[in-house]
Amino acid sequence: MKPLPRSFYERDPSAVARELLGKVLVHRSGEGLTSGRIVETEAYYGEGDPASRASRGRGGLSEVMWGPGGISFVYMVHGNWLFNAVAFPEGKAGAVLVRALEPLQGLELMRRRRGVEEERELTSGPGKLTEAMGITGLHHGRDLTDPDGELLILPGRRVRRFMRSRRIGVKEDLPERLRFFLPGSPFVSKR
DNA sequence: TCCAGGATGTTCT
DNA sequence: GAACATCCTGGAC
Repeated sequence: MKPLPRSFYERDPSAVARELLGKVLVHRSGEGLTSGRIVETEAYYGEGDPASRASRGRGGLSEVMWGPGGISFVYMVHGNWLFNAVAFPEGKAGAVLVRALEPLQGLELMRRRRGVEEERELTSGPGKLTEAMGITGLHHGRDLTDPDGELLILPGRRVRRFMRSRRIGVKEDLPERLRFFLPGSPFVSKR
């Protein structure tokens, strides 16, 4: 299977966030392979989005938000790594935060990394899924469209129905509903 | 089951 | 030294 092409990512973050639902995030490491189906995402924009790291200007880790689409953007919040895929073409800032997965492969490795047994607790949150998948700051700036890469996103099943809401944990949000999730999934982080 | 509060580690000022 | 797109625990119901 081939990873999603760069053209998939180089569009409006809201469209990318919606269409990432159902896609499969894969991490190959020395410890083994883990993968999961994306069931919850959030779109982030550039300078005009108060919740976006890009709103504080260019430079530092968030510089990749202005680069080409399909690149990983990984940063730390409250002791948790958060995984994003860069959206929009080069020159325009945008990204999609992956907030929850349905575990598919490597469940035992995920349990070991997370230190919990219950399946629902493995990847039902943005900080949980990075720990389960073994994603850290080392994986910042990777090309998610590289078929030989360590970290990539594959086309999954087609998603028929999805829901949207305001973003979670955001102090100053935009009026648009920029969170997307699969209503039937027990793995979404919040109702 | 829900909610409030404290712990958490990296980045940027 | 503050900010923070979160997680976990314990106590109330």
